Amino acid sequence: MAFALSGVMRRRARTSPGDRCPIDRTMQVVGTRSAILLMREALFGTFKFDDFVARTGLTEAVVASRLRALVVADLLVREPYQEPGQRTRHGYTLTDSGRDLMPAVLSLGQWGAKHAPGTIARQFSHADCGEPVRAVVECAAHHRLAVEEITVE
Amino acid sequence: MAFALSGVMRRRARTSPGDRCPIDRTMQVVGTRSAILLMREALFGTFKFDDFVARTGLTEAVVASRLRALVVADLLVREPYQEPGQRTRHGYTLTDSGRDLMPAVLSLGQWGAKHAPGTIARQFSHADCGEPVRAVVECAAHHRLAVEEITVE
DNA sequence: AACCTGGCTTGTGAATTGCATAGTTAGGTG
DNA sequence: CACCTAACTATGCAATTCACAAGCCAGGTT
Repeated sequence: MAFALSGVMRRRARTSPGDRCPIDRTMQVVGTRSAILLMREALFGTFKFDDFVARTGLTEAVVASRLRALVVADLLVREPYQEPGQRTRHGYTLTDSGRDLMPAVLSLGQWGAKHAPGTIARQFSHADCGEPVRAVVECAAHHRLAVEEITVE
Repeated sequence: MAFALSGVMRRRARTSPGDRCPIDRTMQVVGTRSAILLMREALFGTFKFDDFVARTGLTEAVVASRLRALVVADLLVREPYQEPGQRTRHGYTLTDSGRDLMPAVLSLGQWGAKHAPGTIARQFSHADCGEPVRAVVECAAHHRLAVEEITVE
């Protein structure tokens, strides 16, 4: 059982290249509140440092530190920009790797919107056709699947 | 900007019913390593306490404590069972709420399998047609979408 | 009754996270 | 040059998580 390996690694060795479990590895990168909120914002189009701070409500210290970690983890890249009469500053944009987190961020949001009382969910739609967007589980033949219809090996 | 509210709540008040951000709320329930690993196992069919322990590699203390929290959070329920000649024991099964985490768990796993080196991904397939299963982002008209094709309000 | 043992409960310590706060740095302008 | 200030860096603190280990409890059997 390959997944048992993840437990053989103590928590302090979580960064070991020996971690085999994909979920465990994803959580190591975006499993903190600050990381997931920042990735949420990046996926929703936020670019500037002060917007990340304002929209997540995290402190500047945490935003700076975590954005740096997300850049190191290759989820974001810094891009210089300059507004007239101001210094050169840096914004943060997604890498391909960062973009690939969209299904996870969407589905985490969907779960909270459905099951956590008092949440205010954002609305997502397809720019071209206007239909609402969400994350779904399906097979390659486009069958929409419930948990019981899935086999795991 | 409704999402700024989540930051107004200090971290120590994260359990406040004032949290409005769906993702933040989901992470409060399953944002720990132990919770996500246990939910992974429950979604993949694990039922017995000692199997949760063996398959996650977490300690019994953590499994017991976290399973209890997941029951309180209405993601799992305890079910008594008894094998011949043994005591009554309890297994853990999914609630509807727990089942609804499947897209999130799948997509977190997909991301790790694709982007984290050295991971060993499980294979999921549709029991009926045998086609591989995954989490995707699409609109109600079944268009498969990239990040740039989604508008947020 | 005693015994066994699976599933906890409890306590300790290390690591991590994020808040609050003070301070620093560097890219501009005047 | 001085000044401004956005984006950090650094520090102290509290809370949380999880590993480790000891101990407890309760449902069975004998």
